[in-house]
Amino acid sequence: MLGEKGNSKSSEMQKKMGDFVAKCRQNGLKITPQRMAVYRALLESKEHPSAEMIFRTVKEVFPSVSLDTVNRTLLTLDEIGVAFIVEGSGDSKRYDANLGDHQHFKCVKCKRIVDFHHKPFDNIKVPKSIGENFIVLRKTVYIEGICDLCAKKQN
Amino acid sequence: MLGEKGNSKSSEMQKKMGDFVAKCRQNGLKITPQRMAVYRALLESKEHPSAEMIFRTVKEVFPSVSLDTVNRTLLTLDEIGVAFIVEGSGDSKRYDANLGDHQHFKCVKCKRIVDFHHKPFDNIKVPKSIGENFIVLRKTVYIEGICDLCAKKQN
DNA sequence: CTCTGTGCAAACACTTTGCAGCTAA
DNA sequence: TTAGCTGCAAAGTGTTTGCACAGAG
Repeated sequence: MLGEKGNSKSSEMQKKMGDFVAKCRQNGLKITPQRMAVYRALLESKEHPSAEMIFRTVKEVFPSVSLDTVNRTLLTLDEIGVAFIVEGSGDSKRYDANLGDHQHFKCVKCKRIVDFHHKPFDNIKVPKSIGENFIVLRKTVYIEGICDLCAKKQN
Repeated sequence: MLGEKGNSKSSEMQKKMGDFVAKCRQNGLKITPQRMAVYRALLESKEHPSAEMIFRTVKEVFPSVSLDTVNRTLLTLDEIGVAFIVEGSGDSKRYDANLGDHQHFKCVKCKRIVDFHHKPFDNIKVPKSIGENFIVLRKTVYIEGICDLCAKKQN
């Protein structure tokens, strides 16, 4: 762990941490050791960790850190744009009985999910790296943004 | 509502309900009015409803239905493959600090999320219908399936 | 008649919120 | 010094589970 400090990956890490500090300052956020540790843990993980996973990692360095802090910090990271939520919106499950080809647009404001069907998206080819090793059950193009209704309500 | 029974949409609905009954029989599931009502409500909704939304709809016809039944039924629909979950895996939030272009493969068994980067997916074009009306913040190709590790564990 | 499905209530998991003391700037 | 941050505990939200009765096959 400590031995990794000098390698090439580390300098990249240093840069990212530096950028993060700058981004925090830009947003009027204080540079706390917990914040740094959470961000570092997220950067170092290749597994798209949950708050719980980050919590466990950070705890090794900061035994006194609380899960709440990790949760709050992660939400903050999302807000200032240095990280984002890739799964588990936190909202309730949403179902679809339309088995035909179609894609989804989701409004990040009102959570509305709008179907659309763009033929070129129906047969996207799975790259070899995935197709050869994994069993593909479903593939789709997923678009996130702000819908017309929410955009109108100013903002 | 009742007036819609005779139109062209209705015959399509009839067919789908019939297919559903067949699918239930195939899977040894009983044909209960609640089950039918939940499936019908899901078919009729264009909004990718949550269990709560379906619950409210079904309640109009079946005031005595419980939310649990709706939840259980929806999970069953997913299992027998007549519907699926489009959002809100139910699992906890997952974060990503990698802002560069990349895509995700998610294993439906172990929930592992694997990154991959397939250049052609970096610049997928948003169809006009979406681009003209909505503000696009993020677009990605999302693949679901079973990962190598889970596939090995037989099944 | 039998066994699955339903409704109710309790249990859960994860997240969010309120507050007092702490700490970076 | 003083905002903002943290840790703790409590409250919320959505989902799952256990059980007895009801109803489909």
